[in-house]
Amino acid sequence: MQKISSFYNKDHDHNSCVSVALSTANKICSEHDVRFTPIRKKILELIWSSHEPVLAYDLLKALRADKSNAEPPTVYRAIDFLMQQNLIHRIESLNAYVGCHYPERAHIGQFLICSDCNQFVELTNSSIKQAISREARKNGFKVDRQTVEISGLCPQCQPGPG
Amino acid sequence: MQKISSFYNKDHDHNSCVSVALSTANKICSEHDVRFTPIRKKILELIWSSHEPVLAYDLLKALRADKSNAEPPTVYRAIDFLMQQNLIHRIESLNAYVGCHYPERAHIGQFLICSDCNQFVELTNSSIKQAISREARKNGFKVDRQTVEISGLCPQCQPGPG
DNA sequence: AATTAAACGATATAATATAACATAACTAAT
DNA sequence: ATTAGTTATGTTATATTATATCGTTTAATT
Repeated sequence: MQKISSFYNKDHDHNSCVSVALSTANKICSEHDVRFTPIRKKILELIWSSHEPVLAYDLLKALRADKSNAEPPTVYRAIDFLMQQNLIHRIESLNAYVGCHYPERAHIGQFLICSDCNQFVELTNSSIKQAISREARKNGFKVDRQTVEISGLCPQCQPGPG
Repeated sequence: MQKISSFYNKDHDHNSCVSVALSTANKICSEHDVRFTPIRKKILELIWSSHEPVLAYDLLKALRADKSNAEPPTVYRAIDFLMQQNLIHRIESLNAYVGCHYPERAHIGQFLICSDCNQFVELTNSSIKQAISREARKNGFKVDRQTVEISGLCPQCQPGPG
């Protein structure tokens, strides 16, 4: 799985990125002994093909190009499946979905999301994670899920120095 | 403003907590030269009166005890206002709202939220904030808003040692 | 082929949120 | 006090996001 590590090289080789994601997904589903059906594959492909977090109903519209009779539950079922397999993340602050860049390790998704162009970066920063864990422990709290979504401006969308 | 600092003492003196929040809000609105109208006050009071994050439509139901003709925009307008004044936070992962414990300082809301009883704690931990800021800087990202929502089990809801 | 479980189709509806425009209440200046 | 301007609220309609339910199809297992 290719890492998309910054806002600068995001367009680089995106097609190959998608196909790598799909074959990784295929492998993971085999290992987990779950079915990577055409619908699930199509939804994952649509999500990975976007540079921005994708809304469920936009997935539905796109899916209807193939399956004109598709309805919301079809999309939400695929989303639920892909989240269970750690193949996508939900961005809570946008009600939108993104491909997971590290599906093979269980992890927290941490996101930088540009409020101007909507492009995003997924992080897996251990000092953020540890700071959160430490604070939770201090409160006697047993962590299950961490939502870390940082909204702001990516380098390209910040006002220039002129 | 009273700090609710852990899951253990939450029920302690809750009524006074609400009234302190309301008078603080009153003061802040005066300072900001904005109107703390009866509807806004009522919505803030309803939010503070709950030990759990409150849904907009639950606020609507409650508001209708007073104003039987209230409609969704009334609630959402009050919510928007209260968020602008830093008097409440939105919990993105629940589509719900909580009173802000530190309305007088601009800050990030960081939340521990129990998935069993829904009770929550607001944190303002600087090492979490700094870890996030550092990582953002590394990516050339200008942070505007941080959403940090930690879901799990509070001390009371964890399985006991017996 | 028959059985079972999982996935999908299809319809309906719930839950969350906003657009648009009319009216009312408040504010400031005359 | 009156007027004009602004802010807040009332009201209706509708957009957006998500799920419940039940029937049918598909795939895997026997």
